[in-house]
This record gives sequence, structure tokens and C-alpha cells, in this order.
Amino acid sequence: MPEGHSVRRLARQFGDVFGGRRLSVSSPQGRFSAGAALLDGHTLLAAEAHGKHLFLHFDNALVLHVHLGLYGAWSFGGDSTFAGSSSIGAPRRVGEQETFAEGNDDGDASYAGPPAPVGAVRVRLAATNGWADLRGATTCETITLAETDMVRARLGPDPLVNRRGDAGRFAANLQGRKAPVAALLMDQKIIAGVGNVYRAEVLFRRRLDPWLPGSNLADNEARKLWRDVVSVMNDGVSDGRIITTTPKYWTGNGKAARPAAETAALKSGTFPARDNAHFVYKRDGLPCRVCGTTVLAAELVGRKLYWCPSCQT
DNA sequence: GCCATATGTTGAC
DNA sequence: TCAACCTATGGCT
Repeated sequence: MPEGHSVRRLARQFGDVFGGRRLSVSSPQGRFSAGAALLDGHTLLAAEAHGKHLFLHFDNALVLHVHLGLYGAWSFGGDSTFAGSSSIGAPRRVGEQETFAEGNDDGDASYAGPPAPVGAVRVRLAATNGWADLRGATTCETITLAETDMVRARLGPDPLVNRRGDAGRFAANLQGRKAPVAALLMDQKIIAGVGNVYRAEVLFRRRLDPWLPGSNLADNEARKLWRDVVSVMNDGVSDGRIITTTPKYWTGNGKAARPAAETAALKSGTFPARDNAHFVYKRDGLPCRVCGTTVLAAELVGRKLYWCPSCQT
């Protein structure tokens, strides 16, 4: 699943390519036919993200609410207005970059309509300039504005929104909780948008013991943690990838055989090879980039947690 | 082809 | 604390 940064990019992308346009909405797979019919032929007014939730607002006061879950993914295609758009969703390889849409980027108007749906397309949005397909989402529903508010009410502060007072809200949400901070970071009521990669990486960056009870974090340490999440997730929005390391910790960039797109990115010197993008995520059994101690992994509430037992105490 | 795995959430016990 | 759910992929055989 894309973490919050990907959903934010998705919202921006929907606004860019479909904002103000009349959309045909369908469910080629059939499982969302009723919900699609409620939106079909209406105009997209706005697209917004809160945590990992995507809300597409239509001109009839209804909202398409999508949560990609673990497997969901959007793919896009169309004319030149889709040139910079990319497919966002389900994990492929660790640190993979988004793949570019199949739209032509020649700036002509030769877009001839969407292709026949491939696979289980839950919903297809199509306008005169292009299309977007959703597969495998855990939530895909048409809801009212009131229901939209109810979804938002369940969510904690979003580091990518970072309103005034959110750092304090986050710190307060940790107070009195005896669960490990690593578990609390995955709780969307406490902080919205953090997933398994960011939680492991951010705890490492702050050198925090993942097993520390939330209530044991001093207020100023909780606020520092919030600020780091804000920083690293904003980088994720810019990069379209989760990169938490800095060049100082990259090794062997460009030495191994890599796909052309990745080689180009490496040449620019701004992106690490995918095996250099993280400090601890999926690096169990490998030496810590900072101290050389073997990185550990353990199950925590059904998800794998990665950490350096030496740096994070 | 088969199987494990994946950046997630919900609801039953 | 679990299992269920949704889909695609990479690494095996």
C-alpha cells in the first residue's frame, strides 16, 4: 500500500487531469456498479487526501471514497495532460519508483479513448482527455458529505497537512498509551498516513526504541518525532518514493545491473538505488548503516517491524 | 504453475 | 489475537 505521501500525490494528480471535467464512471469488474452509477456523468470538483484516504468530490454533493489497502492501485492513461502522471499503488519491489502512465507525451491530441479494461477494474473514471483505473482497493464507495466527515473524524492529524497545533495533538495522542510507540505510529487515529515503511524508518532516524511505551516519550521527543515525519513524508511527496537515507549512507550506487529508468535516476545523483533508500526497512540480517550491528525484525500486531537494537535504545 | 509476500483495515472471538 | 478480504508479482519449481 502506498503510504500517505502516495495518496497525496494521487489527489493532486486527479485534480490536475480531471479537475472541472465531466467524468464517465463505470465498474468494468461489476462490484461497484451501483456506486459508479451515482457518479456517472458528473463533474469532478476537487480531490483531497487525509492520511491514506482519498476523496473525490463531485458536483452532485457525492464523494468517491477510496482506500487502497494493501493491494490497491490506480493506473492512468490519456493525452498530453497525462504526461507527468504516474501509476500509484500496490508494492512491487522495495523502493520502486512509480511507473509512468501510458499516455503519449508528444503534446498532440491523438487520444482515442481508454483501452479495454485489463483484469479486475473496480472503477474506471474517463473523461475526454484520459482515464484512470482502480484495482484491488479495500474501500471504494460513494458517500455523502456527512459520511465524508465521519471518516475524517476517525483520523488523527496528517503530517502532510501539518496544521498549527498538530505536533501537540500528536504528542497528546501518545500520552497515557502503554502500547509500543511502533504500534502507535501505525494507528491512524493517532497519526494519519504513516505505514510500515515510514514507522520503521522514522523511529530509526530519531534513534527511538520501537518497543518504548508511548507514554514514555517526553513531550519534546514526541514533537521532534512529529517534525521528522513531516519532513520525510514531504520528501516522499516530492520524490514519489520513500527515501529516508542521505547520500552519505549510499553504497554501490550504479554498480549492479539496474533498469534503465533507475540508472537514469542514479546518474542524476539525487536518487539512491532502491537497496539504499532505507535504514532498516526490509534490512533484517544486514548490518546497520550507522553502527554495523545486525538489523532485527519481529512481528508486531501482525506487521513486520525492523530496527537496529544498538542505535535504537 | 505454485506459493509466499506486499507500503492495510475491519470485525469476530 | 486472529482471520478475512482484495490483487499482482517475483522467486521458486
